[in-house]
Amino acid sequence: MARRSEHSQAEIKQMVLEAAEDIVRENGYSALKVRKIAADIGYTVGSIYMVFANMNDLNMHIKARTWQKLYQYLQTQLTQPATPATMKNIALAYLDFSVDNEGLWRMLFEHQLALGEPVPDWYLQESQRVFGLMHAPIRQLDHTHSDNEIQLAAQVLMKSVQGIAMQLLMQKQSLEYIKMAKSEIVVSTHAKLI
Amino acid sequence: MARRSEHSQAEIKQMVLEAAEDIVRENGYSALKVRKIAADIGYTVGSIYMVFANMNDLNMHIKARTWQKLYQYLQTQLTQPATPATMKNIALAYLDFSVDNEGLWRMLFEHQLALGEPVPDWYLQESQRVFGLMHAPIRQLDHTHSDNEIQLAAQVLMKSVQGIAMQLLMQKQSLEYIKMAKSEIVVSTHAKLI
DNA sequence: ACCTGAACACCGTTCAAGT
DNA sequence: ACCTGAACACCGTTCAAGT
Repeated sequence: MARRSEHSQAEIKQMVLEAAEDIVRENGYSALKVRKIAADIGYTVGSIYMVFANMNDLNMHIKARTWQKLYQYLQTQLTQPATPATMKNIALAYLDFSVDNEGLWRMLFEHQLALGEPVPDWYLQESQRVFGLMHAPIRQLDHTHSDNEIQLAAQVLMKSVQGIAMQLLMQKQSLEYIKMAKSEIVVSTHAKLI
Repeated sequence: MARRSEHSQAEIKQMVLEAAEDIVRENGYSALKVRKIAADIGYTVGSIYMVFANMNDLNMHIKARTWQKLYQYLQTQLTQPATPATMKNIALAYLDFSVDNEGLWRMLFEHQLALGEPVPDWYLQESQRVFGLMHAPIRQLDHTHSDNEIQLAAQVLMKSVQGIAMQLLMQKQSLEYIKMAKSEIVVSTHAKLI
């Protein structure tokens, strides 16, 4: 029954990723199943194990791509030179992304490796890029503190924003709650951290 | 084969909760299975469905209890009167709890209801109590801002702390990284938010 | 070499049948 | 009334067998 190779391995890998992301976008991480992905791309389950080691491997790649998408989206808010508004816009853009990509964003936290299993470095790098994004703007606006202090402030601000987004997305998301979260984010970007 | 009722329904419910929490503590949320719980308490799977509607229901109750435990632990840091150190201690206690109860704390975010499914109110209340904990200390230390502003600052601070803990727990937790997270938390509690 | 699909072990959930 | 445990539908993963 084996079909002829209509797609290269690289193409199949791409198809799997996109089909999987569509499922997560529409129905959330809990709806992501091998058989569903296989059916969506017109292959059988075995084929998915040709391009990914297992579901965990696929999940980690999806999550790495979500961090990339988030990074790219936040980057569009960068200005030259940076102003205080730049920081606020990046922070608010994070919230926008999490609300607009609820399924994929929530999966960053819903899917986790087993307790004690080390997170691969190539994955950590993708997430850390997002948390480093505030460094340059803050550095430009502040000439009195050391690079270490700027680094610390940048990390605190991004993680604060993520914490605010988290608590919003894990509850109900009425317009009223989204507005409150926006206020909270504005507060955190206006805060004098260092 | 039905055994005589050695335990009341209420007792079984308690046994299920404690056995489940032991599993999550030791091996993480991904190791939590009905059959394992049943075996641990000496009953069969069907019995668990006598006291909980399904696994989702059990999971939500475990999470609610974790918020309660967290609340009680943070509460021990409250002082009369509150000082700036009180706020720092509460925030650092949050980090301690998340590191010491990694399995249960991570489950708060790893387990989520399906996309669009409403979170029950009785559960939200338990989590919101934790986020309200900073209100009283900040109110005591600040007499110039309105209650609404204090409320906002309290929420931002707790969510920031949670965001910092989150990013620590989702990566590797070497002593070095824990130290950095502590620094970040101290920064966030020292920040002038409003 | 690529791909299938049956087989396996395991999962949450149900419910007729026992005591 | 309480509890069992077999049965069901579904899941991730493997791999001998096809082309």
